Amino acid sequence: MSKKSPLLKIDKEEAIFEAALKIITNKGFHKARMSDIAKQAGISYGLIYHYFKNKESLFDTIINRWWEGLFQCFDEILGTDMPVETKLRKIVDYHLCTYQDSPELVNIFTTEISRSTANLTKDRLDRFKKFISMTESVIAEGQQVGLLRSDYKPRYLTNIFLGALDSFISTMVLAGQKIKGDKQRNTIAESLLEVFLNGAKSR
Amino acid sequence: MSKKSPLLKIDKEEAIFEAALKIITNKGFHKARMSDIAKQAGISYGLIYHYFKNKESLFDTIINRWWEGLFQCFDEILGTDMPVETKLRKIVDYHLCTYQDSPELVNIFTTEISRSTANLTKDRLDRFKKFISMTESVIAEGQQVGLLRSDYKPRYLTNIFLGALDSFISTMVLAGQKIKGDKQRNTIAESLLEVFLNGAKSR
Amino acid sequence: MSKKSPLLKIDKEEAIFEAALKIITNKGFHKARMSDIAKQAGISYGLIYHYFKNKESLFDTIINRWWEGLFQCFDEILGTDMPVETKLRKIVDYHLCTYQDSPELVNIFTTEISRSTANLTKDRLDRFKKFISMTESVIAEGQQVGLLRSDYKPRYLTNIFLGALDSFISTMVLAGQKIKGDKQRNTIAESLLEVFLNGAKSR
Amino acid sequence: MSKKSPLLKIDKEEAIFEAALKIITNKGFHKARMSDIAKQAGISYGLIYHYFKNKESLFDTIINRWWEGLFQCFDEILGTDMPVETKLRKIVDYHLCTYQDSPELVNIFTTEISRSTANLTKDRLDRFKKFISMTESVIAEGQQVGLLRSDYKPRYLTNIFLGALDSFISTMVLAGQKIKGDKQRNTIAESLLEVFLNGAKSR
DNA sequence: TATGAATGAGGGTTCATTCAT
DNA sequence: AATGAATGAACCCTCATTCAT
Repeated sequence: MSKKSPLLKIDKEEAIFEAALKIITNKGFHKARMSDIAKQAGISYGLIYHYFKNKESLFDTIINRWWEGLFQCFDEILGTDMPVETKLRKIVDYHLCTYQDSPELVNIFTTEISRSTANLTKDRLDRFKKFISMTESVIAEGQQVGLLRSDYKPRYLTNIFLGALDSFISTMVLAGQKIKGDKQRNTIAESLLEVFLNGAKSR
Repeated sequence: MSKKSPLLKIDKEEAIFEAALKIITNKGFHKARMSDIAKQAGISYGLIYHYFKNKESLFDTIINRWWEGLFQCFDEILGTDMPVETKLRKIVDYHLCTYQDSPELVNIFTTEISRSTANLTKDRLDRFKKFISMTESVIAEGQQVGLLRSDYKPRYLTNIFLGALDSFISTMVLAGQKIKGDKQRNTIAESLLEVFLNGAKSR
Repeated sequence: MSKKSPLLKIDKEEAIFEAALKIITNKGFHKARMSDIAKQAGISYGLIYHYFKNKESLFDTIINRWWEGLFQCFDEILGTDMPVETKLRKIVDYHLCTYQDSPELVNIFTTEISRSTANLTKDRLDRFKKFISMTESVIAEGQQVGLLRSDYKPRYLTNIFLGALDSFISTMVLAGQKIKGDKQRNTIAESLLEVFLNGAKSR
Repeated sequence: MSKKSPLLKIDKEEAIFEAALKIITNKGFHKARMSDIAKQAGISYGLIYHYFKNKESLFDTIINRWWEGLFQCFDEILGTDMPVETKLRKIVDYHLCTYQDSPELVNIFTTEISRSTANLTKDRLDRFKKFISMTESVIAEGQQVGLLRSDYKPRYLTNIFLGALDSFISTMVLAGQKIKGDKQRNTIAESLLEVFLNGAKSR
C-alpha cells in the first residue's frame, strides 16, 4: 500500500509527452523550456532526462507519432484497389481525426515541420518528401484512372490538394477552433474533397 | 571615380535587411543570431543597432514589407468592378511575384507568421485576420455574382483557396525551387485558379 | 564526519549575499560584475540566478537588510517614553553596530543610496524620506521637551545630526577603518552625541 | 558674416562641461552616456573627443573645477591670522556658494567622489585626504586657541563639522532644493556653525 | 572643426544539460 | 526513480571610442 499511486514508467513518459505537446504548441519549440514542460507534467525537470535523451529527441518523439500514424494510414491505402476518392478521403480523415484527438500534435507538425526550415534535419526532410510523394502517387493514380485531369503535373495537383487540407488545419489551429463531433468533421472533409475533385476532375 | 564605392545609408540598411532575410530563412527567427546577420551583411555587429532598434524590430520590418505590398494589392482590388476572377488572380500574382523577387520574404511570412503561434503578437495576428477577411470578401462577392457555389460558407472556400496558394509556395520554399521566368509563374497561377474555380464553381 | 561540508541552501544564498557586499563595496554597483560576485562566492556564474532574480534584485536584497534593521530600530523608539537622548543614541548605535558587523553594508547604503540619485527608484527614495522624517520626529520631540533649541527648524537640526553621523561612517569607509571593539564604538557615539546635544541644546 | 554665430572653442568646451554636469547629476557617472551629453550640449557626439580625451577625463575636468576652487579657498585661509570662526565660515561658504552657482557640481562631488569608492583613483583619494587634513588643521588651530574643546581628537571634530556640512548639501541635492538668495545661505551657514561651535566649544 | 557611421569588447541573462544526493 | 542545485556556453544589446568624410 503506497500513500500515493505513483505513475507507471509508461504513464510518466506519456505525461511528459502530453506536456511537451501543450507547451510546444503554445510557445513554439524554441521558446518551450524544459522547465515549462516539467512543470506542466508535474515532475521535476531533471526527470525528463530519464525518459528522453534531450530536448531534440523529445521533439523527435512527438513528430514520430505523427509520422507513424500517417505512414500507417498509407500502408492501408497504397497498393490496394480501393477507389482513389476513398484513398484521398482517408488521407483527409487522418489529418482531421488526429486534429480532433490532439490538435497540438497537428499544430506542431504544421508549424514546426511542414512549414519551417528552422528545425529541418535530413531525417525530417526525408520523411516529409516521402509523404509528398506517396500522396502524389495517389493523385497520379487518379489521373491514370481518369478521375483527375491529366493536363497538369501530378505534383501541381498534389500541392493543391495538400494545400487546401493544410490550410483548413492551420486556420483552425490559429483560431483555436476545435472540431466538434464527427458530423462537423465529415462536413469539412466532404467540402474539401468535393471542391478538389470537381476542380481537378477530368473532362 | 572614387577609389571604392561606399554604400549609401539606405543601401546599408537594405543590406542588413537582405542579410536578415537570408539568415532567418535558413535558420528561423529564433536560431538566427544577430552576429550571423552582421556577418552576412558584411558589417560589424553593433551597426545593426544603428538601423534597427533590436532583433524584434528587424523582424517586424521584414514582415511589414510583405503586408504593405499585400494590402496595396487589396487596395487595387476591393471596391472596384473588376471581375472576381481577376481579383483572385491578382492575389495569386502578388504571392508568386513576391516569391519570384524574394523567395525568402515569402518563406518567412509563411513559416514564421502564417503558421506559427510562437512569434504571434496581437498586431501580427490582427493583420493576418485582416488579410483572411479581405480575401473572404472577394470570395463572397464571387458567390453573390454566381461565379462560386454558395452552399459552402465563404470561409471554407477561402481556406481552400488560400491553402492551395500557400501550399504551392511552401512546397517551393521547402524544395528550394525558384520560379523561372514569367511563363512558369503564369502556368502555376492558371492551374491553381482553374482548379479552384472549377471545383468551387456554381452549377 | 562528512568528507566535505556542503553549504546549505541558505548558506549559499548568504555566500552570494556576502560576495555581493564585498564586490559592490569595492567597485560600486555599476562596475560590479555578476561574474565577479560569482567568483568571489566561489560558485558558477548562473547559480546566482537561482537565488536572485537579477542584479537589481540582489542589490535590493542588500538594501532591504539595511532598512529592515533600521526600521526595527525605530519601532523600538517611536511612541515610547524613553528619553530623547536615548533615542538618538539608539539611532547612532544602529549605524555604528551595523558598521562593526558589516562595514560593506553601511558603505553601500551610504554610497549607492543615501548619496546617489543614480540608482534611485521611487521605492528607494520613499524609504529614505521615511527615515529622515522619523529621525526628524525624534528631533522635534527633543525641541518640545526643551532638550534642543527651538529657534531652528527641526529639519535643520536633523540634517546636522544625521550629517555628523554619516560623515563618521563615510570617513571610516573611505579610510578602510574598522571599529575595534565596543569601547571605541562607545567613544565615537558619545563624542558625536555630546557635540550635537551641546551645540543644539536649548538655553 | 556667418549665417549663425559659431561658438568659440572655449564656449563649446564650456557647453560640453555644463551638459556633462547636468547629465551626470541626473544619471550618475556610469549611466551618463556620451551621446546624452552631446545631445544636451547641442553638438554631435564625436565632437566631445576634440575637447576631452575621453569620458574619464571629462569627469576629471569637472572634479578639478571643484578642487581648484576649494584649494584656492584654503590658500586664503591657511597661514593667516584670521579668526578660526572666520576660517570655518569660509569653508562653509565655499560649499554653499558653489551649490548656489552650480548645484550639479556639488552634487557630483558629493555622490561620485566624497562618498563613493567606485570611481576612486589614487589621485582623487589624495586630494580628498588633503582636503580633510587641511580642514583638520583649522580645527586643531581652534583647539589650540581655546575655541574648541580639546578632549576629542581633532579628526573627530573634523568629521562632525564636515559631516554636518555635507549632510545639508546632500539633503538639498536629494530634495532638489535650491538656495534662494544670499539671505537663506547666511541662515544656513550660521545655524550650521553655531550648532557646531556651541557643541564643540571649550569650557 | 564637425559629423555620425562604424567598430567590437563587455556584461546581463537564459536555459539545456549534468550530477550529487 | 526522483530532485533541483549547479554549470557554463550562448546570445542580445549597450556604448565608449575611432575614423572617414
